[in-house]
Amino acid sequence: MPELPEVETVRSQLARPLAGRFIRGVTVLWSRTLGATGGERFAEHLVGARIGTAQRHGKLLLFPLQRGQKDAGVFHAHLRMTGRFLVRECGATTGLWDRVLVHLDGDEELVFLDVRKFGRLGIASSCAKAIETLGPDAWHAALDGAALATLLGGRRTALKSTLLDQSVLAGLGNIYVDESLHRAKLHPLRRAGSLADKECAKLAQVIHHVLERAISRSGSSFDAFYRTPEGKPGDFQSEFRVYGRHGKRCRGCPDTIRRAVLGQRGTWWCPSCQPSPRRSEMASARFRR
DNA sequence: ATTACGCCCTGTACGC
DNA sequence: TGCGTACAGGGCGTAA
Repeated sequence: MPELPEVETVRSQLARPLAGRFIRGVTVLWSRTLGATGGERFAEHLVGARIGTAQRHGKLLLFPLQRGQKDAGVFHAHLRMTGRFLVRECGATTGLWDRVLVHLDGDEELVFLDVRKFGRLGIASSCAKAIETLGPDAWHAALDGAALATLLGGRRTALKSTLLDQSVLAGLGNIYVDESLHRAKLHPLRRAGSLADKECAKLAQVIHHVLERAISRSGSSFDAFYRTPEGKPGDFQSEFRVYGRHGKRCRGCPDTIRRAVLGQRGTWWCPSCQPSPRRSEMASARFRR
């Protein structure tokens, strides 16, 4: 599912084709994609504006707008499970899953398509406003061991659940959390606040490495849903060590990858590489099934 | 404060 | 073949 590496891939592929383009109109094909904003306000905010350089914070895409020389807010997009963007010529046949069309100058349109309709587009007065409820970006260079220790310090929730909490740290989803925890040799049920400085340093380094690596391979595709704006699948799934590998052999030892449910999420780990925490370092949350 | 659960959705995988 | 059902999951609202 689109997490930070997939969203970063989308951002980098959209930035160039969109920068400097004027918005001529908006067509809403599924109104709930606009959520509380509503199609009318969304169109009002966009039409006549010029798009700046696409930004990203966590899993949120940000498209700054300008009118004349003045900043005119942003529109933002969250892909959730199956949201996608592509740019195509105007007048092309509307796809079954097209939800919102943003008509650009030069006879092209930015298409937001989304099979499961969970994705959301919206507007905000500024990038800062749009991301105010989010924690720091997980790929930001400033996320070192000390910064991570500050974010996790004192928290009694399970490490995995804490890393999935976008208000703590923005960008990681189910895949990259499980992949990072395996590489850092940390059990998902560790109490977040129980990590030693050394463990935080390792985890921060691993998160950066995994994200960097996944971005370099355009993210992960393991079903028909995630495709880049250029229409290609990502490649990082071939480097998965735990995600979806239930019953298969660990890539780091002879043990077998396990699966359980933690906080309503499928969770994969290696019981040898990621040993169960001592009672004093265990969160109160439990695996299910 | 923390955790659970339902909701939003639809394609896919499975059982019979 | 073809139907019915469970399941996947990010974020949010609400309940316990």
